[in-house]
Amino acid sequence: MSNQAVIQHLESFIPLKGSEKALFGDRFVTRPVKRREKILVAGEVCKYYTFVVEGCFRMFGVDDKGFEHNIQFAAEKDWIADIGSFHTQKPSQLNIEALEAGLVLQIKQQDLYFLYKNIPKLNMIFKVLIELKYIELQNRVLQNFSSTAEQRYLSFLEQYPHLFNRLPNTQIASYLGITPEFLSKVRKNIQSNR
Amino acid sequence: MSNQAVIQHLESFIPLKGSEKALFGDRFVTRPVKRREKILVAGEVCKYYTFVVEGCFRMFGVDDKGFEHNIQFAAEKDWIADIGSFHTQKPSQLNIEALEAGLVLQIKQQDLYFLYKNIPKLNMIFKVLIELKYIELQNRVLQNFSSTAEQRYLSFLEQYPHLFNRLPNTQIASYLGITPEFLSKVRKNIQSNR
DNA sequence: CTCTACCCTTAACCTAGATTAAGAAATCAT
DNA sequence: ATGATTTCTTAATCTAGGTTAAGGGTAGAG
Repeated sequence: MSNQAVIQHLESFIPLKGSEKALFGDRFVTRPVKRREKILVAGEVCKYYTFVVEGCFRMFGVDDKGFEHNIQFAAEKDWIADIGSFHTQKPSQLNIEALEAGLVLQIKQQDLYFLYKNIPKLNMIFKVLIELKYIELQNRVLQNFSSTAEQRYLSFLEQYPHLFNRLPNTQIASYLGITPEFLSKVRKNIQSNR
Repeated sequence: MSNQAVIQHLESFIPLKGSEKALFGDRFVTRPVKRREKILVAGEVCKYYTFVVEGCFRMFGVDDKGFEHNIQFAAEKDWIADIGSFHTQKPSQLNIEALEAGLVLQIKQQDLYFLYKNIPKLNMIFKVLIELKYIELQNRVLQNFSSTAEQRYLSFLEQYPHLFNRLPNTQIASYLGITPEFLSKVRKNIQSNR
């Protein structure tokens, strides 16, 4: 069944009883996505909490000059959503786009709340999941303040080895908060200093 | 009883039963703090999850050049901790310092886990609390990438009206990721353009 | 297979914000 | 109250990274 991948992932935190697994029913919906397809478009409500089974996604905002800024990537076994919009059901300012063709499992607010209510331990799992993301984000804020673009690029390579050879540099630049041109300069520099 | 302030705050999310409140016992410990006192020192484990009853705190990291970077403020009815260090019980790289004399309630990992276990809905409350902080942090990352220092300063004033007249500009500058000198320039500019 | 759209690089020039230094103003502890 | 410590401001100079422009490379849809 399509839920299998999510359940397996959740059970890597805490095992679930058979009766609990049964509650998932068809609340998670399988959705294949094409390359470049957007599963969230700015201006619309973020209707789904998305689990990535296969593929690679980016969440980004667009500034007043039309420049895009990546705030998160998500690949296999990762979750992605504009949490603010998802919970308030108000329009999102963000976009989520597939960088590759892939497959996701999606759940609506009502259905996720149903699961939270009937499987209390899910609250704990999702608390842990978001704590992990929070820590990541906090480190990123700190790093953006205290490191040069070169240092940030190098630690991106270290921290996300499964991502960097899968993403175009232009996407990495956007994540680091620099222009592709400057990233190119940085890369050249690193090259010549080794 | 000293827990009163925390319980009242938690009940603003979901009411607790009398038997649940009883479980809090003396697990939260009252601690008065002096101005400049650190309740977390980099290199040590973050032993407590802290609820601010009164006062104002900053959490900050120090870079290799010795510059401090504020990553979060917390005033009345807010929570503060290095979540990563608290959960792993590994040394923190961050500091938490009182900007004013105040009063906090603190709980240790073991005791918080006890409450999570025996009052399942606490997981949900703390999930919501951290989700709110996550959203805040995400907006900050996006803003740092897409706005000038002036725009960021102005939205800080809007977003934290209860904080800006309480904090020295030098602390705000550190939060915005700029030098106090440049903030001074920015403020002068705003002044003359109105 | 190929052509079109994207991606990467280089280089010249430009700007937001950093650095340094120094004086004035505000605040704190005693 | 008062000296000591912080905080704020100004101004000159400097630099990380942005902007613009242009050529060559690569990969994906048909």
